[in-house]
Parts: sequence; C-alpha cells; structure tokens
Amino acid sequence: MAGEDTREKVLDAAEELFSEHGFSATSVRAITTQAGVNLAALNYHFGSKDAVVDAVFERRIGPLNRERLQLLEEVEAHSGQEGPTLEDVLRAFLAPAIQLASDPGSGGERFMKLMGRGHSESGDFFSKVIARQFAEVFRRFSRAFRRVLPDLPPEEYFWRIHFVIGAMAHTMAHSATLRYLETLQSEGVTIEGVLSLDKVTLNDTDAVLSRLIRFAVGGLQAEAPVPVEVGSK
Amino acid sequence: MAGEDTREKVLDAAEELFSEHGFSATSVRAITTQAGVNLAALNYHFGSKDAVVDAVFERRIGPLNRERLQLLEEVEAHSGQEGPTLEDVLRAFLAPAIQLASDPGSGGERFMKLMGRGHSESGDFFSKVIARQFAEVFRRFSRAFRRVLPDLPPEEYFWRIHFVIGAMAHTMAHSATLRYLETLQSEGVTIEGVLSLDKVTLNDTDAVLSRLIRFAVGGLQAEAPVPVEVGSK
DNA sequence: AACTGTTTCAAACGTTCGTTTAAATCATAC
DNA sequence: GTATGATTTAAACGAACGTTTGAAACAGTT
Repeated sequence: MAGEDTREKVLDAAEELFSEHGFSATSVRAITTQAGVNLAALNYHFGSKDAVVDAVFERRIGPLNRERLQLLEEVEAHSGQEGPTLEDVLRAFLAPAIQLASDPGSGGERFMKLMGRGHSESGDFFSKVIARQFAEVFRRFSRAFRRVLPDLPPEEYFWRIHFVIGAMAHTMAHSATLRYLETLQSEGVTIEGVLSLDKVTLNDTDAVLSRLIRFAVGGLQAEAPVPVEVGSK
Repeated sequence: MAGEDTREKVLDAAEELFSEHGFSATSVRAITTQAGVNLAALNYHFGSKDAVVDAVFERRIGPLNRERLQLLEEVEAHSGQEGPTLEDVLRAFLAPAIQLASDPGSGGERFMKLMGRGHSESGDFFSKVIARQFAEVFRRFSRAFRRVLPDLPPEEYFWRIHFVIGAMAHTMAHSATLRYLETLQSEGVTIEGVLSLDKVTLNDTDAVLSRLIRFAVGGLQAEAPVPVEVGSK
C-alpha cells in the first residue's frame, strides 16, 4: 500500500522537527514539506497534528520498552538465586534508551532528544501517552529495583529512581549534541579537562552509558538517611 | 512610574503560562489577558514576545546565581585550610535552585518548572541567554568541584556534573508537582512505598534537597573507572 | 473498459498568531 | 490650565496556523 510510505515519511519528518524545535513550534506545513508529501496528507492519514505527536512516540516506545523488559528477564534468568545486581538492573533499564543513539539509521539520536523533550514538555502528553506505554516497565523494574535495594526506605527509593530518570532524560536530551561544550567554549569558560574532550569521546554511547550506570549505582547505594518521623499516616 | 507595574504583571503572567504550557504554546494574548493589561502593552514595554522570554529568565537567574556564588564563598571561608566538603559545594550549587520552590510568594515554584523547561526546550535560548548568565557560576563551581574531586578523571568529572544537573533539572521541572505520583496512581501502578507518600513529604523542599544532595554525593564519589586510552590528543 | 475504493493534490476555509497604528488617557511640569 | 511626554487603549494589519474540500490520479477487480 502506498499509504504506508507516506505515513512513515510524515513520522520521520515529524520526529526530526519535533526533536529540533519542539511540538508546538513545529507546523504541519513544515512537517509535510520536509516529508515531501502534500499538506493534506497529514490530516488524511493521522486526522490531526496531535495524533501525529502520539504516533511519533508510539512508533519508538513499544520496541524500546520491550527491549528493556527482555533485558531484565535475561539478567534475572542468568543470575543465580541471589538475583541480578543493581548494575544489571540499571543497565537493563538505561541501555535501550541510551543505546538508541548508536543506531542513527533508525533515527535513534533524534528520538533520544525527543524523549528528553517529552519528559519536560507537554505534561498532558506525558501523563496520557507515555504513562500508558510505560506502565508495565514501571511495574517490573520497580520490583527489580526494590529487590536489589532492600534497605532503602520507600520514600528515599522513590526519589532516587526519580533522580536516575532525570540524569537519563537530561543525557538523552543533550548529550548527543555537544551543546554543553559548545556553549562553554563559546563563552570562554574553561573547565579543566573539558576542553580536551573530543567528539569521539562525547559520541561514544557505550562510554556514556557505563558512566551513567556508574553514577547511578553510586547515587542509589549512597548511605540511607536516618528515618524521619513524618506523622504516621 | 505606572509602567513598572505593567512590566511586572506581564512578567508574572508570562512566567506562569510559560511554565505551564511552554514558550511557543503561550500566546501574547494569553499573557496580556492573564496580566490584565492591554494586548499592545507587551510590545510597547518589551518590543517582542521573544524579549519577554529573555526578561522572564533574567529577572530570576541573576539573584539565583548570586546566591549560589555567595553560598560557595561562605563555605569556602568557613572551612579550614582543608577546604569545603563535596556536600558543602553541592549544597551551595543545588540549594538556591531547589529552595526557590519554598518561596511561592516570589513565584519560585513556577520558575522552577520553567527552568526545567528551559533546560530541555529551546536550545537557542539556553545557549544564548542562560550561558551568559551562568558563565561565572560554571567557572567558580568548576574549580570548587575539582578541588573536592581531585582523583576523578576529567572526562568522568564532566559527565558526572552533567548527570547532577540532569537530576536537578528533572526535579525542578517535575517534583514540585505530583505528576509522577498522579500518573502512576491513575494507571493503577503500585510501587511499594510510593502510594503511602503524602503531599507533605513531596512538598518538603528541604527533604527533597537533602535527598538530591545525598544522591549526588554518592554518584560523584562512585569509584572511578580505570583510565581508557583514547588516543592521546 | 467500467467500476470501486484509496490516496494525492491544489486551493481555500476560518482562526489565531505577533505586531503595528493612531487616537485617547494619564501624569507631570510649567 | 495648558503643554509635553509616557502610557494605555481599541482596532486593524498581514502572515501563518490547523483543517477541510472536491476534484484528480491511482490501484485493483470484475
């Protein structure tokens, strides 16, 4: 069916433009022009611009979360009865998202930026489209994380997972680009070591991933605070 | 001068609407209506909508960064010759940003969400407006962090600061609201402990700050990797 | 070859956008 | 109280927005 081509072309163009300029700053005309299709094709195939936003995410999130769950099952199966390590669980959660960047053919880098954008832009979108897609991932990884972090108070646990997601989202949104470096350098700011970084280092996805995991392990395993009385509810 | 009132009213309204819906999704008419001023007042006082975006940030960033630098000077002055601790430096950097939420009178909570948005939306904006304002903070804290993390390889150091900023930005953008909780609960996702959190806990700024600091200390102090040869440049 | 359902296309729809205009209003000084 | 500069106001501007339309082009079937 010829319609499939048009749909894909629209989604590719929308994904790129959304990641570059945001959702509301990207016009339907810009999408269809970049896709090389007629203006009306977007409404014909998707119904509305909002539906395109949903479709862009749903095209990528499904495979991404399926990979996360599969990796988690693998490390749980291949670990003995003592269960997987914290690093194993973290890697299963973070690797599929970060490693998308290493496959530019699938538009992964664009989508990484887009996911980071989705985390902070459009609260409506996140709660409706994403939450539904992420419900099972939340459930499964929540159990896995609690098993490897048994001594962490529940509240502390919640917040630390929150911080890990923040570090991940920020990395997804920015690390693929060299914005930080460019910004700092253009301002003449010199941070020891930073200026000696080259693009190879910055675009090495595996290195970024292992650094993020190492950081998250350290943060999650930090000494738990003494429990504070909060009025037993 | 009566014009000052109008300027402030426009900035207040713009700050709230930008934080709620993003920059390009907020119209000039929505801003001036919420501000209770005439439509043309915005262009009369600021020249353009883009100039309002700049002004909204500049009104808050200056005091915020001044407080950061002052706190850093204080902990450096009051610590002996062994210098401040990592937690001291982290607190000086993170506290002014996170604690803005505890002063709703100054519109701090709105601005926290806005800052988180600014970190991920509008790359142009960040590199131009923010970078200029943050240059000195970057410089000063870079030196302080390197002093308390002397054994960290420069590249690792760069990335870990990056992750800390991500955790901070994500917290700024989302933690003031209960979006995560609401989302999870509305989806029926049950994470042990999470459902027992109440609003008091979630809105306790000091608790969030200390949790973030504890997480960041753990992440930053995680064991450094063995140096990898990357082609000496 | 005629028919049927799908997809493409140029054109136009009504709305909203950011901005501008010129007159009206206000504050202040003379 | 009248002149002057700053501010506010209602109205309108052209441009861009998302969407709709109806005809043309295409595919596949009979």
